[in-house]
Amino acid sequence: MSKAQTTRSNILLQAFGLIYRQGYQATSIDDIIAKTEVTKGAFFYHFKNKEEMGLAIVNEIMYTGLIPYMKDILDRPGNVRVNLYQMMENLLHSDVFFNVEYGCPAVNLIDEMAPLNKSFHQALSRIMKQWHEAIAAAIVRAQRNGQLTDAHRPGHLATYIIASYSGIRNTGKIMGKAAYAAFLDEYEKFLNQLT
Amino acid sequence: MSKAQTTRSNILLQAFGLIYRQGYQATSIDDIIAKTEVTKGAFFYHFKNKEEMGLAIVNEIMYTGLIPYMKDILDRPGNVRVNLYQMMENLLHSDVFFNVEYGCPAVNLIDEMAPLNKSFHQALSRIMKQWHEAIAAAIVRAQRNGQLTDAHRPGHLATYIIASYSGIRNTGKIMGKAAYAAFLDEYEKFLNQLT
DNA sequence: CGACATAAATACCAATCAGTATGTTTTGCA
DNA sequence: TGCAAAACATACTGATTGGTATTTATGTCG
Repeated sequence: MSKAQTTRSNILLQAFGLIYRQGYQATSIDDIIAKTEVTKGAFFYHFKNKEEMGLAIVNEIMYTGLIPYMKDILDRPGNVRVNLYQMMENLLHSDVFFNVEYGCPAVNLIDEMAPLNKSFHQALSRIMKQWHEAIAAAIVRAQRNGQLTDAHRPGHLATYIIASYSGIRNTGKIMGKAAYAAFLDEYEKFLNQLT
Repeated sequence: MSKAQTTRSNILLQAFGLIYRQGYQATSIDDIIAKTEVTKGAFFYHFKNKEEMGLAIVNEIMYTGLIPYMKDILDRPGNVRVNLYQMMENLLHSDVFFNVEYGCPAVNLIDEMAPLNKSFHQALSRIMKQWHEAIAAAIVRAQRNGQLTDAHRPGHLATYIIASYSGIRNTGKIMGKAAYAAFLDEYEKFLNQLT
């Protein structure tokens, strides 16, 4: 990686961390260049404006960072229920990107920016769509091989599971880590009694 | 209500609307006084600072406004499943406070402010705690009168339901109203197969 | 009326914001 | 080695931020 590329990805990574903790709008460019120890000239050389940097974070860090947690686990052979549970547990316990009190970076950004900014909406929508499709596809496969009946519409079930994930990340900000345990307990029961 | 009280509650109501749509930090005091057509002097006569106003919104508008959607429905006699479903449907379809693209005011504020500000955390925690207790109590009653077995821990189930609500409000910002329908479909099935 | 608190209006402030203008250094390559 | 372009640095700008100081109006009670 060239020096310029290093600078760019360093900015993105540090900005990602700050935005994760403070929110997008509450994180100033001055915050970012202070943390990165890069000057404003360098920042605006690499990004046209703050929004372009924000979108780069979504597309280059969040999108690529989340794929392993989404698709990869679901593509494993074996029981869907096990895979769907593993997916959830990995997401909740990954301590690279995730922290109970600060929630999920992607969910946070949806909450803050989706209603305000069309470009953010679109970029975040792409992530959610990928995830939704991956879950629905796994359910369809399970229905085909007899692990599940067709009592549930795959798309609906996928929406329900995604919603429950987004929600526990939010609830966790208030109730702390105990909420994760309670949630996983019920989520497991939910999966097991799926017909 | 005296004239001064009218001014105060007018500020709170308009500020609530702006914060709902733009977020707390993104809503400036100048925004609020412009919308309210009240001067800065009046604003700072009624509130020590922006935070005090924000907390007043949580305690006086959100808290009191949400109670009917939480406790009242759950206290109705009859089937818990029906009550839990009604509670959710009412919350999702109330168009006084709620809008698909802007989510839930309380959930939004948790997402934005709970990690940043202890006072907000505390005030919002109070709302969630009340709700959690009301759901758990309804489940305990249902277990006592035989509508439910004790296969589920009431507190865990309450957490799970709250999380799913918070989540669908977030997911709805991206996927739109169709997500609500898909969610309610699955939520109903979830309630019906609870033992 | 007169006195005094309540309520609200006006003008201002230092700090911070995203972004720019203009310069200097570093790098790749002929 | 020379030199253009890429990469970065510095200093600044106008707008906006939350908040204050000071002044003015309004209501109320003796």
